[in-house]
Amino acid sequence: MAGKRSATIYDVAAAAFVSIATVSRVLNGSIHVLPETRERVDEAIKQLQFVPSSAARSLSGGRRWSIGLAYPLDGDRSIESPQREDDSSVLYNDAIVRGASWQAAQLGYSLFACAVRTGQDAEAQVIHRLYSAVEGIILTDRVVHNVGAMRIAKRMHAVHLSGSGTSQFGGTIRVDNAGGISELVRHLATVHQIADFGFVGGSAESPDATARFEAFRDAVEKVGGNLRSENLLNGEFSLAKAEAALTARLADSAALPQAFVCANDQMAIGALHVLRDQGIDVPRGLVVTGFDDIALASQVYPALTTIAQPSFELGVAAVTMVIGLLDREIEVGSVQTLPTSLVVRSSCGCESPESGQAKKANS
Amino acid sequence: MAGKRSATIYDVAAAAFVSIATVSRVLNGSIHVLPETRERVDEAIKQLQFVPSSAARSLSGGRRWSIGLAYPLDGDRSIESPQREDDSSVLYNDAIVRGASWQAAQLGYSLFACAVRTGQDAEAQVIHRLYSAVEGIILTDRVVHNVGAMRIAKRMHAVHLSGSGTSQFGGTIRVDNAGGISELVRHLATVHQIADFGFVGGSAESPDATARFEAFRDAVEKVGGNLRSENLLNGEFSLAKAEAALTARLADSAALPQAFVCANDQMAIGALHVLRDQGIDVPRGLVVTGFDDIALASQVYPALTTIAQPSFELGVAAVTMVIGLLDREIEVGSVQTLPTSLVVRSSCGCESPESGQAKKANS
DNA sequence: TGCTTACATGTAAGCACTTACATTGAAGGA
DNA sequence: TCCTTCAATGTAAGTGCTTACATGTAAGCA
Repeated sequence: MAGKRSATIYDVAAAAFVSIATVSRVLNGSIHVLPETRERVDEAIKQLQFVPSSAARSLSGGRRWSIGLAYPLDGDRSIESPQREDDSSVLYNDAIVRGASWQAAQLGYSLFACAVRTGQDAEAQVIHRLYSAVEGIILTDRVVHNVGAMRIAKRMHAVHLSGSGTSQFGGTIRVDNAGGISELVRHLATVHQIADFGFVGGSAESPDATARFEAFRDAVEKVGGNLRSENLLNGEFSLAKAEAALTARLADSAALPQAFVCANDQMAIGALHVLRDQGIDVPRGLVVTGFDDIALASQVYPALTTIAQPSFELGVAAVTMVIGLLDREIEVGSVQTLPTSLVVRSSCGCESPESGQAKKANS
Repeated sequence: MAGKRSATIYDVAAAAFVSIATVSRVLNGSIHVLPETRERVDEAIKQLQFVPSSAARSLSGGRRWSIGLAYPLDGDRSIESPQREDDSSVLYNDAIVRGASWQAAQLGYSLFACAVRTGQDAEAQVIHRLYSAVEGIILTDRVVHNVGAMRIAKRMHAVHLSGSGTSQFGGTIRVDNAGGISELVRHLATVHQIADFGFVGGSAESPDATARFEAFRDAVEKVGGNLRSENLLNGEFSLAKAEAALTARLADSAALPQAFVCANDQMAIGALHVLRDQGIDVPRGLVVTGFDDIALASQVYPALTTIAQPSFELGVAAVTMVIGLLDREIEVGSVQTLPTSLVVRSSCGCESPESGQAKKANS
């Protein structure tokens, strides 16, 4: 029962009339234990409800068979109002965590996910605690930019997820922002004869936002498209901000582009709202596309053409890499880039908009 | 650097010409250290890039300041195809995890979330690993129904989340299924003059499904409503299954009810799809309601009237309870029930359907 | 039968900390 | 001046495990 000092390996040893070494062997599945002895030990373990201390285990060099994943917890939210985080971040992280958990289970590990409040004093402390419980650690982009995290990474197998830059201490896994964008632009140009482009970008500080914009600019140039500065909007990755930016743009009399490529799905959805309110038909009057392929993307009307990030696979790859690092099968400093893929739905004009809402059939 | 043996407290002590005890004192901010000495130690720490081993720390010190949360990982999915879990479970768990993480951080703890594959052999092992890393543990409904988990719960501070039944070993936190349903039914009866009800229920094995159906039946009776057996559908909590069930029902010539109350949002959304395909207007031709208030609920068209579960608060409450148990401020066996709340949107006929899509403005 | 060998188990030395207790030395009071 | 007191620091005993090495025992073989 909760509260009583829990049994140690010594208690078990005493109860089973063996030495602690034998108990340890049973615990770790050593072959050199008589079936009869093993049974006695197992019985004692059950009787005493013994659970080995991971702290002691890891101290003495034993494996913990678990890996950690640190991701940011509503960094922008005030401490006073613990509201729902905005959905993008939720869904994005969630898929990664699921992929990581899944792969960890496949490989016989457990995955501990830990939300850390970036920027708080406690941040390093939280990572320390997670660190002490695991053998390897996966750090999400925002979490990486922290001195404490870097220090951790230096002394433990770590992989940085979707970070820009290369980790010198472990591995790095990235997503091919540019590839997705250029595929999208090519699709718009060739299939839909779009030549006049607009862009709704994300916050300037985000490496992803920058990467996406630059990729977009290059891609438009490559297809010989047109990009006027008045059609370069900033929605700061937020639905509301994108709505505001587009509303302001529509108030202007300058000619609209044929398509607005948005740097994430939230902003594209915001654009959809505004355009519907203004009576502009998507995709006939104007094409809108997103990025990320969040769950909502297939549910909005018209269903959003977007670029899917392989979030689940990101998690899978990260776990595979940490464990590879652990087993010294992957060398420190390696980088892996996962492909993005164009998801064609209705908002670019490809499918009948009607099919959008009914498309997704989840169990 | 991963691989190189990192500095220990001994190295620091040697470099600073003090004993390890003094280093420990500096590390833990003891007052009994000469400023000059402290400085020397700090310098050595910086020089050696020393990071204390928290494994050793917790072994000797005791407290780990972290609590665990175990939730099910796609139990239904085949191992071969690691697809996206269906959204209900995702969003639901995610909000709980976020609430728990947030509250844990507030109270100076860390929260390790661990997805466990229910029903697998490894399940108990995973829970053990989590257990040994934390001081208290939160077990989600499906995870609880496991012998290993029960064993854990017996010897550690545990709280069962949204479980039915009472934990005798820790605490239990539940959600007021019945209250929400009866509020909803009352609303439909009094505001929308609905007397003829239909129900789309969940899997028979789920305690929540049972609780919701029974609450529904009682509530209908209380308002003097009508519930014909042919309008009792089973959608097994799944969008696709609900679509199939409703499609089959529509093929039948029997009169439809005025409203279909669904036991979760996924099924309600499925119903929406089918009804739109069949040209039946919601809410004018038929009212549809959901349960859970997942993110999608406010985004579908028409926006779904549903019953919100305080998922975030569930997480907060769970953490508060575990820590209360830990600090012996809450007694073993206590139960807490969180209220649900009716969220009125368009699908019951209250708001103009047009406003549905634009309602949600997230950052 | 005596010796090798392999297996089952025990002994004890870490692992990297925290902390109770011991020691030292200087200040302060008689 | 001697004794007390207390701050600064050191010493060493855990903390619960893993594992190299030691020991004992029975089987295999000449």
